Amino acid sequence: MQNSEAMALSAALLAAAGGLTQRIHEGVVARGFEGLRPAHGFAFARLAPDGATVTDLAAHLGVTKQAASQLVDEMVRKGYAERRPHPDDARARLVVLTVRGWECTRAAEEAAAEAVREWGDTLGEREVRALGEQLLRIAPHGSIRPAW
Amino acid sequence: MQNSEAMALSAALLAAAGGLTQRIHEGVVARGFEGLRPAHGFAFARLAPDGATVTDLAAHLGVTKQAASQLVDEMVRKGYAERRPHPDDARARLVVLTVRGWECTRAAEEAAAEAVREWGDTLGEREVRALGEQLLRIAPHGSIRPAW
DNA sequence: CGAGGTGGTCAAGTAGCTTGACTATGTAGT
DNA sequence: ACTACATAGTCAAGCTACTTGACCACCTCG
Repeated sequence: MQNSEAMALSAALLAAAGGLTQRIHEGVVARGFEGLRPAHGFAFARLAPDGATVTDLAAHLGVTKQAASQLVDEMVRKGYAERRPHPDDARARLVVLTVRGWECTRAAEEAAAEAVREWGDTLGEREVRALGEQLLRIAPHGSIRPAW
Repeated sequence: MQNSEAMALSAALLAAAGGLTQRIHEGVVARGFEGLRPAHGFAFARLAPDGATVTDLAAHLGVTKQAASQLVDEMVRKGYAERRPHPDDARARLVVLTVRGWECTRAAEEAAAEAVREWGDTLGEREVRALGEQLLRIAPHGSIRPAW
């Protein structure tokens, strides 16, 4: 495979990722959740299961804890998350999603599903599944956010 | 397909795109081209064929022309591009890559090819080709940079 | 040739990060 | 049990890559 082909493949991957991100963002806005940027999505993903500390969130987002704290401030101010005392550590605070935060998470999932469904119309559902598996195998482990 | 699966697929796509971007960036740095951020790559891609005006570049990057001009300033200062008078329009200036700019473009291609070759080791070259075609079909047309 | 559109720059402001310094709390060593 | 160090979080200040607004030079079309 030639270098130019690799570049074309790379461009396609980045364009697909960018397009998907935009689709999800638009879908979230359309469902009434405003004041959020795509970057918040990665925070939601980390907070969704059981909450997380600011430091933990910072590590998974690849930013300083000050930046993560600022992001949490914003999410709290807009009603998507809240800070609760940490059960096991008096220094730490557990950041958890509010009801509205969970609703927003579902909205993002719906928007993603909508985009993926359209891919199914184009490629066929079988191919989309295969695509997902292949992407999983080439994606680096542990990285949450794209960071460019 | 359930919403949670769509979300997993989305995460895989974004992770793959982020990983690739980082790989290319590291490869470019390793080949001796410093002071560049991934965002510059999209500018290189637009300038490579025949050069472009600042306004044109801005449109394709999805930023204001002031921001694009600033990006060009930086590339000029670091020796990757230069502004030449536009042959057909005395208002405009044609931004073209320097020799070093072309070398850097080749370095990025090599780095991308290296990453794609590893995908070939994992998935098989046939699958990688199919992946590229599928991504092309689901990627929105005309968008250059991810913009999140 | 005059009116409006377009290419580019200068200037000022903003958002989202950074580094640095600090307090409070947890943890390990002797 | 006390000391020493590590860790969670915040406050403050600074930086950088953008933005909006204003402006000039030059095209284009009536």
